[in-house]
Amino acid sequence: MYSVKELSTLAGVSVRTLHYYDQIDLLSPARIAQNGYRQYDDAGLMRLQQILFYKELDFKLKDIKELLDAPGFEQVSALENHWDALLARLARTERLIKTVEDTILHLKGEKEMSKKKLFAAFSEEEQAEYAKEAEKKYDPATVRASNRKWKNYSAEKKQAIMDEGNQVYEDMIAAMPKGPDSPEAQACVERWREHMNYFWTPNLDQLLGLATMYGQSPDFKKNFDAMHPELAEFMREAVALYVASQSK
Amino acid sequence: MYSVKELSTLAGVSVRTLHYYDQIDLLSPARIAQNGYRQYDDAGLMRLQQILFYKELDFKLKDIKELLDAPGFEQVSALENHWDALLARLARTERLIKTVEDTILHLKGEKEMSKKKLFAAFSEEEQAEYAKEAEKKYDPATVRASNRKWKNYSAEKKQAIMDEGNQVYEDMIAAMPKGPDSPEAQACVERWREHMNYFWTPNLDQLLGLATMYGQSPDFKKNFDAMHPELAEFMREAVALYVASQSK
DNA sequence: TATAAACCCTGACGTTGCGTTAATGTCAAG
DNA sequence: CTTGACATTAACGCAACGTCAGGGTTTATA
Repeated sequence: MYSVKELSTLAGVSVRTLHYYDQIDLLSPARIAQNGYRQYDDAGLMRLQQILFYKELDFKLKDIKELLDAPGFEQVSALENHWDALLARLARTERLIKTVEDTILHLKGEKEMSKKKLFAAFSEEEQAEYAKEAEKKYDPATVRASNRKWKNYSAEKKQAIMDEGNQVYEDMIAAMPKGPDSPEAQACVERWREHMNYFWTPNLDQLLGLATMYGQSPDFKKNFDAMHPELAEFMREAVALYVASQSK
Repeated sequence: MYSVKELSTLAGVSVRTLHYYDQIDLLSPARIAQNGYRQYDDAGLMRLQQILFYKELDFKLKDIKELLDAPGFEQVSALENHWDALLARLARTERLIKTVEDTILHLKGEKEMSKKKLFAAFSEEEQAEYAKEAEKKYDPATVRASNRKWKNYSAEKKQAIMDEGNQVYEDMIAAMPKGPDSPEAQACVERWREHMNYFWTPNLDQLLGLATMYGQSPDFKKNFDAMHPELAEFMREAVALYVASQSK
């Protein structure tokens, strides 16, 4: 049996929090002594751990309450929904960071930014556009599939992935006569981007940096040149066009 | 002159919001008519735009009020502080996403995850550890320096960066006899990691994936082999040790 | 000109998750 | 018996409004 104080220090929450959880019937003490003191048992401690776990994931207390009294599969789908929400928040935060950076530059006068552009990120149109991009960027199926890490793959799988990568480059070379803006080339970029998922999490902005590096850093250029002397530059252009069209 | 309704539709906020902003002296109408109606002018519209801008960046209204009445340089430092906060939020969100993913897997039984690990992310120790890592990961000076994009550099700067990269590899080769866990090798990894900053934002987890790719993907391996046949593998080991020591 | 529609106002409570007094009771140690 | 650590409930405070409630004003229309 734990007193409020004991439980609070054990779990690292305030006494007030326990009072509150009791008040909203989220966590009730096992029993109440004659003197009115709350007394918790181990089951209560466990439940509190669960609560804190979901709270850390930014669930609302009301939702936690429902969750804890629901069967397992409902918890899973709740978590999946929450996962989507977190991805949206991640995207939004990334966008905010960028805007803040731009604004700082603007205020410092280091960069010209029309008022229009300053507010552009928040127009309804842009919001919709952004939502569309975020949806693409964070399409659950895509991300879930790509989130597994390279090291977890079997040798055959790794080989298959590498073959896939080579295939992308070959197709890219085949698409070179049609121009970097051709649907064929753009499709290759899309595939390349997904292929990169196996190694690290892609990011639209970083994509261009990566392609540039491919074309300029000695780490990669020689290798590319061996396949085709203009592949690196072609890829950079294609990726630039791809990024521009995606972030339009 | 705009009425409340007009201004609200113009700016896309509710009338209640305008009432509230008036109440907290964030945005007062230009004048009040005989009948008590609020009347706003263009200056008010402009100020409202500013307010919404900062609000979109998740500033608190109280802070916005101070901001709008402060000179330019204070706005900059406020934005920089906010930038830090956003980065922290980004890191936190990323961590939450990962934990949610792990938990889903756990609940689905696809993966063994001891209770300990399930809650590990939230223990105080881990929190402190994580804070340390996040601090390192998002050290303002580091990130600010690295956040500039490759494409913004001059040709000479690009050359210098590439030379720096080559230097890192040469030093790495020199450190090979001392072992991947030697201070020399580890220092090279540190430098390599910073060097990567020029191309995309690094991430401790992704770092190992990247090193692995260097050693396994045909895109890179040949190139590395040309420098030294065991460089790629050595780097992977060194980076693995580095990542392990950093995320201990 | 009467009246309805549309607009305006000022309270004031509800929301979320507790922090923070305030006023008061209980229990073990000295 | 007093002190101090612990316990209780009650109630306000915070952020940024949403949402009635109750009641004026203006404008258009029948």
